[in-house]
Amino acid sequence: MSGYAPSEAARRSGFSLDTLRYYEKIGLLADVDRTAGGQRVFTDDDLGWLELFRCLRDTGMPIAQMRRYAQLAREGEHTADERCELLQHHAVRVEEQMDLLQRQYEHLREKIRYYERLPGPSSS
Amino acid sequence: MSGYAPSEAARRSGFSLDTLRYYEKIGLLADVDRTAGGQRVFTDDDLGWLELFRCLRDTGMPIAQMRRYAQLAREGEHTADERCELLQHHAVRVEEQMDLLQRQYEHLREKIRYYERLPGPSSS
DNA sequence: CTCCAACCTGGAGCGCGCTCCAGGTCAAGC
DNA sequence: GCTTGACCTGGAGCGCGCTCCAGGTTGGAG
Repeated sequence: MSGYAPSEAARRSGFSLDTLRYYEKIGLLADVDRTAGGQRVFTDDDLGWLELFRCLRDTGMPIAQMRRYAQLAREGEHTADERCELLQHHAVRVEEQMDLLQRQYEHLREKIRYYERLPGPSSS
Repeated sequence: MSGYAPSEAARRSGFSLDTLRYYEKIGLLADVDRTAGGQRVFTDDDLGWLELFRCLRDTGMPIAQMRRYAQLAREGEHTADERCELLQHHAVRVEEQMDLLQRQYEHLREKIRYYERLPGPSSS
């Protein structure tokens, strides 16, 4: 109970098969287990990583940085500090991103209000 | 007073010269005024458009959709409804985007808290 | 009048993050 | 044992939004 076929891993993670293979190829996902015949078998641990990658990706972290994080994690406990700093640094970027998005969203709403104040074509 | 050289327009809008030319080339920015010699002269109106484009771009609207909006605006008042719908539709996307960003930001913070609870290397 | 920085054009190139493809292999069900 | 659908590989291709380039023109300062 913790061995998933590629299609199942794709379903659970929300990434496409191609993306899963791509992530392994570029060294984001460390060597995934294989059957005797060479087909991938994803573990719960792999799925955990994928969940993290989704979080980081959705918040705009570049792949190169995710890879750095993953490599540090593989190097062991002594990189915990650096990993933490990396995430903290990223969190600041995300905050800036949220601020900007919020501000521009308000501009957008203002623009929409302008249109909504115009008399509509079907106003009697 | 309301005629800006390309470099000045770039400075004011925050877009690069190349991007301004690109936006005109693809029909986002409608034909910009020129001097007798062919050099661009941006108006306050152009700068207004650029401000809108920045808002839409920062909120993730694809260029194709911005171009559609700009073209509708050029077609006249009778497209106001469609333009408004386009912006409203976009606003919904932006709200979704903000929700997702917020959720993932919280995951990120949680992850960071995990690291911060670890004993640091210099803890006495 | 001369100079030179700013500008022009068309078109090629790039960085990112996948996505698709051909040609072959694996393995579960009948 | 055979079939068939899921899987494998390396590598090419794509869509987006710029960005850069070569080679030439413009136009304000001195």
